Amino acid sequence: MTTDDAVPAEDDLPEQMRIRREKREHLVARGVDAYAIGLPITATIAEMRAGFPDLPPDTATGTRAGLAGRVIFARNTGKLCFATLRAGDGTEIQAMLSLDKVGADVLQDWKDLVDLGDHVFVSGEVITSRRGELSILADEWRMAAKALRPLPVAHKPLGEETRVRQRYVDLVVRPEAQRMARMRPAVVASVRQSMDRRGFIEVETPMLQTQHGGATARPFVTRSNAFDLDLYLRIAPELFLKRAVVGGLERVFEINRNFRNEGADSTHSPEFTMLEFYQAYSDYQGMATITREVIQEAALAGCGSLIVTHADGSEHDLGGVWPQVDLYGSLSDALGEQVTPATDRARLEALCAQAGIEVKATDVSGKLAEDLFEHYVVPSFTSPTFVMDYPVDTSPLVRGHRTKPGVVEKWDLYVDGFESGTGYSELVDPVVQRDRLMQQAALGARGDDEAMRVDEDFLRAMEHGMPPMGGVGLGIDRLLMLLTGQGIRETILFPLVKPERAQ
RNA sequence: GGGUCGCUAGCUCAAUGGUAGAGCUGCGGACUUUUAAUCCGUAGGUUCGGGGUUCGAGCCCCCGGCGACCCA
Repeated sequence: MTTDDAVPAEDDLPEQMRIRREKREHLVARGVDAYAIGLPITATIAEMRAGFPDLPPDTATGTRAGLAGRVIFARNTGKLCFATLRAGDGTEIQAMLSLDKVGADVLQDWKDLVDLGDHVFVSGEVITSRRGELSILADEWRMAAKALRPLPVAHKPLGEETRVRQRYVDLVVRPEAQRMARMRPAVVASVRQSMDRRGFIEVETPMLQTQHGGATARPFVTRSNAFDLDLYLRIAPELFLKRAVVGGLERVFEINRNFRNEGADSTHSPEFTMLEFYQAYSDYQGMATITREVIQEAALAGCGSLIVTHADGSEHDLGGVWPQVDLYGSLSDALGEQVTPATDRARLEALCAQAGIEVKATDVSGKLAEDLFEHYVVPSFTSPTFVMDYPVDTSPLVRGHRTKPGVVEKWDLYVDGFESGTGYSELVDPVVQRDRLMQQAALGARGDDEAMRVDEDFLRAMEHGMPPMGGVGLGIDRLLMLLTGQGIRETILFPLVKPERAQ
């Protein structure tokens, strides 16, 4: 894959690029703008198609129209030229240029100057061709934007790398890319409506933070010159949203970017979009219900059905009420031996060794139980599943379970084998919270660089009285993944791609 | 972090260690109803980068880059 960042010397250009540049020069030399502005467009292609839905073949409507689109196919015959123009939304219309209508010079210009990928403007009568194709029979055409690089071949799949590196090209040639790009805002809009209907208000909290918190993850660090201060790109908005609840914004949500200084794979991106919402006086069961409803409403908005079809053709039913399984209970069943939060670490390590799970010195016991659960139980899930009641030592911001010792009121939602969201009965006792954060600080001192820090201002806010509440974090990228079956990088319009050349 | 696969013409891909090819695109020509148009002709290469083995490397070996997939 050689994409030339800097365009090489003119005579080194590949033939196709050189010729396109010459065509642009030709237009400029004639005093014609190769990137014309103010074109007298009377309708979008979609509006045209809607306005003339069912014309029989070989119809002349007598109606004139002017419209623009990107040339994606061209069929030039001697005295009659056809081109398919496509708009960004995927709608297409045919342009026809005949010798009769435009004359020899204009027709020749069209053949000489228009390439696949160019944006062109045509105006003329709305007709259908003898084959019934809705068309503009042009009596005028203008270059709207000369493309200097050739489009990839339309009917072959674009290479995977070009797809993410040059999404603008991907969007032009691959309808699925357009579909994803448009489904995402539809889903986000649906989520906003879902929250709004339930009385949640949207707030914006800092992305640049002097103290990171709300998740266990390594942050990106940046620097404020004016304040002479190191700042963190947030790993989660949680601690600020909870501050908002303390202040009386009792149902809040935020949809925004989080940044985690970690590697990327098919389910992880270093920057990703998260919905978080908090509701005073609710708990993790109430949050589970809302979460399911939000996702189901998003499926209807984005896919038109609760049964979503993935890229591989498989169908996944998101309907109904989703099962809840107990983490330690289901793990015990799978192992055939009782595992509880009280199970000693040596036994957990032995079980991990059996399963081939690597154990780091900084891993707490609860982490081992979660890893075992991921290994033994998660693959058995056949529908969206809430996993209930996590170990306390991996969940420093969650309230202890009201009846079960050693676990907290937390669920993770698994769909298609990956975690797409988490919900808590939030820890609101400032004394317990301080203890938990001190334990995290101790882990950090032992070398766990994902451990949380003690955030004194957050604790101060809690000390002013934080109402009991439920909270949820739901990955928007992952929501798109479970609706489409695509990898996370396909759900993100412009995912992070490493530079093509070595540094 | 580990493993596997891939990287060759504008695009998608071929090529036992022995002259780097095809289709589409492009360019020239023919064609007034095509729609992945068709027909004739033709051009197009730093084989991801660096090093090594060899009489000879796209292919084998080493180092590096980028991507995809799988595993922990």
